[in-house]
Amino acid sequence: MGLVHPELSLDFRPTFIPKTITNFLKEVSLIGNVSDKASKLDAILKGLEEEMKKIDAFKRELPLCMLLLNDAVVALKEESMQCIARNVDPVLEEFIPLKNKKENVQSEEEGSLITTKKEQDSNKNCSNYKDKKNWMSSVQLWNTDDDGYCSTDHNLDTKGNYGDSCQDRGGTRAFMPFKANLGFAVRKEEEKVIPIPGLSFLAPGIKNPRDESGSTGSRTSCSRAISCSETNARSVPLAMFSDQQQQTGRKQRRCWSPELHRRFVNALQQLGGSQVATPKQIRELMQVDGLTNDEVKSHLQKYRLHTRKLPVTTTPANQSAFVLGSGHACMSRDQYGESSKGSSPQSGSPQCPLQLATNTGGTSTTGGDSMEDDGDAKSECYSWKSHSQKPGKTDV
DNA sequence: CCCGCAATAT
DNA sequence: TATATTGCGG
Repeated sequence: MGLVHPELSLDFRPTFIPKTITNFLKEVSLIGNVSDKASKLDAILKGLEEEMKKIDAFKRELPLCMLLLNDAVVALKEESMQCIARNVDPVLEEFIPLKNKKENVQSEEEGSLITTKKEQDSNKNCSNYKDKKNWMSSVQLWNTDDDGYCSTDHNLDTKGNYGDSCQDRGGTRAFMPFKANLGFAVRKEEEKVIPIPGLSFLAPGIKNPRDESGSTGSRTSCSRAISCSETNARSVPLAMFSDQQQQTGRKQRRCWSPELHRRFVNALQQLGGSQVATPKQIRELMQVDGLTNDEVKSHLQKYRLHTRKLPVTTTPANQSAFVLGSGHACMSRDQYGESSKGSSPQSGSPQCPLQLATNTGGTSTTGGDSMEDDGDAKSECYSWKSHSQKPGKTDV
């Protein structure tokens, strides 16, 4: 297992893989003897694959490693194929290594790369496979850069999860932990997640002038640029985003991550229930930077609707508030509705009992994944379905 | 200005 | 279809 060709260990360990691989490929390309090339490639490939197996167990903690390895493997496989192919039927060239290199260099692009990962082992047509991959990456690059559109549309169609393009892709992405985790930014006070100045970690949310002035007059405006998934992370000029959005006219959909929703609910409780709490109050209690009254209002509207709908099935008083994520939140009017108001609207303590998941762990930090309430805390948008839509919709 | 509801957009 | 945004009256 631990055996790797000297070259491999030497080349790969110390430095950044991309470069090394590139170098390696160059070297290999200089070799005239085809079988020699093949064997060399093979050797490295083997080593890489073995490492990959080892890492596999930790892929959650070492997503980037996986990616790099995977990428390397794909690249080498590709080269290997080419090598063989060339031998038989001289056609392709080594533009491939170049491509690979490029990809590697931007290993930040997990989003697209991941696709690759899924089928890495498949013995399918490496060529096609590869091409596809490349194609995808490039497309994505352009898309993002050019569009600056946050690929909202795409995601939308794909997943049906509008707002959060970022999160969607996030499943795999390992960079931009800040946003991934919360889906929203909290004002410095309690935060463990520090907002990046100048950037708006806030979920894609762009506001119209209207919102700004109207809803949140005093908001500590953090410029809200949109952070789009990978694209953004890379290096897209913020200007583009704002422009685009402004032009679009319509605001980006705000994604209510579970944490965000929890905050919301928490505020609601403090205010005495959804029926009495007002958007502004809620927003203030939530202390979420960038959140507007309109957004809260909207969410509240939805919330009320859902809570109203609930059959109040003699909800066991203890249904611990909300269980998000896979757990599904339980919305019981009794709990958050007027009734709770009487019990104890601790409006005095702005501190939220709920802890913000700081766990960057999911992505890069070790250990992090303490999933409790967060359950899968995939940092996806909060899903109302869980509670509202219960079996047997007799209504209507 | 703020709130809530309804229409509309994605 | 579900959910977020916008419009509008109170």
